[in-house]
Amino acid sequence: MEPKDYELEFFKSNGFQRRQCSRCGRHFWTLGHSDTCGEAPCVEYTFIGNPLFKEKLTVHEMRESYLSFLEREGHERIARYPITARWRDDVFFTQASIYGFQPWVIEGVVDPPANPLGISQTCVRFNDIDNVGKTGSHFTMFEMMAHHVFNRKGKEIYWKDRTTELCHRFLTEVQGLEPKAVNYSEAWWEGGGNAGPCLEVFLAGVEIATLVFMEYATGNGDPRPLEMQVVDTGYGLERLTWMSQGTPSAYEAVFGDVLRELKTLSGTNTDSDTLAEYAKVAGSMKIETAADVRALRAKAAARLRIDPDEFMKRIRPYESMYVICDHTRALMFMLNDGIVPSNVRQGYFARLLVRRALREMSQLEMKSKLSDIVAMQVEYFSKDFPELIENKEGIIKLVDVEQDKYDDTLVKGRAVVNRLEDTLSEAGKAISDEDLVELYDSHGLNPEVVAEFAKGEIDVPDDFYKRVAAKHAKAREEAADVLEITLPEGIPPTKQLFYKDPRKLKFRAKVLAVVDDLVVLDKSYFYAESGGQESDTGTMKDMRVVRADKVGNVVVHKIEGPMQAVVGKQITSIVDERRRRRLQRHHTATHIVNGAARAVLGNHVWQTGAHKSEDVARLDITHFADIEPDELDRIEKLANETVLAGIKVDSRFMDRADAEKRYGFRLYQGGAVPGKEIRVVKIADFDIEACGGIHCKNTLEVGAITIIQTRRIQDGVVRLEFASGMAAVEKNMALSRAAAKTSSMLMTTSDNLVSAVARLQAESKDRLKEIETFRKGVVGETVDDLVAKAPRVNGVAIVRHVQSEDMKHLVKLAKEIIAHPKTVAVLASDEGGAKIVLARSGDVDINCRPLLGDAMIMVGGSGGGKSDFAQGGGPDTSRLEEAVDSAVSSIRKALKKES
RNA sequence: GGGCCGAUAGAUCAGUGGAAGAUCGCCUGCUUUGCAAGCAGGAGGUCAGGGGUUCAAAUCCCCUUCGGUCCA
Repeated sequence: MEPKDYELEFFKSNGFQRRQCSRCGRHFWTLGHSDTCGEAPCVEYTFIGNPLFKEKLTVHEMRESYLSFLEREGHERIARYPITARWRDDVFFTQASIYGFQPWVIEGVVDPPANPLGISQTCVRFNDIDNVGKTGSHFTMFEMMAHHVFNRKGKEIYWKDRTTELCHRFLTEVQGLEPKAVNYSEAWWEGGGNAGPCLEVFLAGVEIATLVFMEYATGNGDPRPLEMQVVDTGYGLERLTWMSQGTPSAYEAVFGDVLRELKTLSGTNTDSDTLAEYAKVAGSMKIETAADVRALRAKAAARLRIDPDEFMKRIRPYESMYVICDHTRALMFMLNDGIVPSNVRQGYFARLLVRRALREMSQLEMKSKLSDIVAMQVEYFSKDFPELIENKEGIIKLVDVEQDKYDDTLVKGRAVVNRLEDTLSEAGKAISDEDLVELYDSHGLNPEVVAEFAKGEIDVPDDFYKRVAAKHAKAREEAADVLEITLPEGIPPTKQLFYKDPRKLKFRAKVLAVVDDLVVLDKSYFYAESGGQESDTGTMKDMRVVRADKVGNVVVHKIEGPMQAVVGKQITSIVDERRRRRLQRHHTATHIVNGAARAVLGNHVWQTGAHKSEDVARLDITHFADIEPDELDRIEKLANETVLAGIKVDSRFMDRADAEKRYGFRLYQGGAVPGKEIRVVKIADFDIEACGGIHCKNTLEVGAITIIQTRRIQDGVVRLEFASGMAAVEKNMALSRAAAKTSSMLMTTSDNLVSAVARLQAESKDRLKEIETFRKGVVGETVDDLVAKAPRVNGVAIVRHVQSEDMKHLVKLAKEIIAHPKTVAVLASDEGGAKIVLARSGDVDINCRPLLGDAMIMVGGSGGGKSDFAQGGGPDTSRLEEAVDSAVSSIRKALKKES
């Protein structure tokens, strides 16, 4: 971070001065005379009740004002990227406008969709979720407006000066801000392996924008200059809107209409003074723990000279409503963009939002359903995001399903808390801090809910969530299983010709490089594994090509056997046709099944994963429940009808913006594909996806689609396994042969197979029952005999019986015997080792356990049990009789002693 | 991706190595004009699956599958 990084021509020629903040010591550039940097806590908010812009704008107007300004200044406006970052495996969500261009555009692998460009990107961040509603300015979901420039060497567009100028002119010329009011603070930005100087733009206590100049790579060692210099700006739409309106909190400015309805629903009136003070104090404090929040509230109460409890009473309903507004908006976008609530990954965050929002609703004692509020948000935001209306039904369904799930959790939770309390109170204990953590961690019951369910008092420790976090702090390993290939420098991208001519399989190409068992050609018809489609195989001269992979834009062919390729020479290759055809059918079939599933199940269905091999394909889709048998039937039928309709499969490269405008985000089923040009695979209006795979030309070529099975692979995700073409025929052949064979074994026909098996099952169950009853009958008959014939000592019958039986039946027999008064049973068996059961009826006073012990030693084992029923065994069956005799004589002795 | 909790009758769950249970529901009978209730009797179990320890496993250990939940 060097001072010269910030000495812009723009600042100099416009009379900006470099000053230092008297409180935090940071340097900043300004036209004004302020001696503080302009960020809270160095200054307090000054715009509340006193807007600094010339007009009060809604979020819709502010966004339009910004983007149209950029358009006038030569930027192309592009559509937002989805909120779930499907194209990246390092993050779940789009957290900044630049995310849509990482990593490929920044790495120079693909061209940006426009350059320079303007965007308003929907983002979510969960790190500050606890502050939402409390600080007046935190959101889980927000829009980051931005202008981005990607400067390649020799093709520079603009850099620091024009960037800063645009920012300044937007604030002053467009929004009518007094030029002296804004400060540009010097700072350093680092993230995602990149770094560079940045200017933080402060206004009346708030950071409203950051202008980042990415020019270094920071991975291992000293920063190195980047190939491409990137202007990465970020303007907070919500904050700018708030500034323009000067409302007590940002939520009041952003959620205008929705908030008004909520106030009506919950019967709350606006108390501007209290809110304004609260917001001002909140802006000047760092809020990290529950204790910080308490301090914040105490400070605000003190400034208003009212009792903290009274202050809480006034403020609490607002906090709840703000949370509800924020969470429902975030939820709406997440569900719209293809997230289904779940217990893992992205879906978990949607669940979190639902549960937190519901909790706040119960705070307010609101009776409406959560989906009612989400529906209001859809109406309010659909002006700018028409897709919300299109998906409204699906979004509401998902929210309702999720609310039902939480209701279930609560019903179960209440039972868990009651049982726990009962068990604890027997031991004279109450619910402890550890119990609270456990209830939350394992049963999803936060302390407030537990307190509501519990009969006793619940004290929540201040560091509750810290304790929960501590339980999860243990080592976290991540298995990186990446194929590391280092190619020689300067290898040009492989020309991938299969798009041009998917029929061509035999070709000659020049060998550019040979690395170990890998060959790089100047052009190739081999499809490298991607988009879940396995790679082609084939031959190269006499060598076997076992797979092809893409490293950047270069296709590497993996060879088995001795290397015959010579760098610089031409070589002939042939792609395995049978495999190619099967993979291609499975890929087109996957699109058809995806379209069919969406048509049958609803618009919330998105692909979350797919794999196509020679014999089988699988498709994972988002769905909130198991697929019902009749739904499966409809999907399979619709898929095959689509195949038979003989629809042209239209695969072509299109301008990205054009494609998005025409087909929307639905395109990005397999993940967003950045770049100016994208390849669109279109099956009429049935299914349209951005996809790089090899496809059939017509759905008829798919032949047939057989769905083999479906199963829920996690909450919110269902996997469909299917086969198409010959693979489907083979699957069906195998199935019908198996059915035929089974039928003939059961001497029935395939049609009656199911009922025949059902009957067989019922019969075998009946047989088992019969055997049980029969055995019982035999025992019943003999027991009377056995007791009657048994020798008596002091009037107690000693029944001695040795037979080959398993332990279970020995025990049953003993039970029958000792049901008679004045009996002792000594039963033994040699099945699977020596076993002895020694039992007495309730009216005989001997202790069976020690009596059995001696006998057990003889058979080399041990035993135990209760005083009236002991059992044991040992490996040595040869001494079983002897052991039984010994037990009987011990019993005799014991009985005699008793008298 | 990781941690924790869990899987026993149709449902909800007890069951701490030695005899598989409770409550509700279901069936039959009695009672009742009928219903609800009551009384009496009955059916219903691969203790998720697989391995191991043990004389003995629903119970202890390991693996697998599935569910719940929290965290990233």
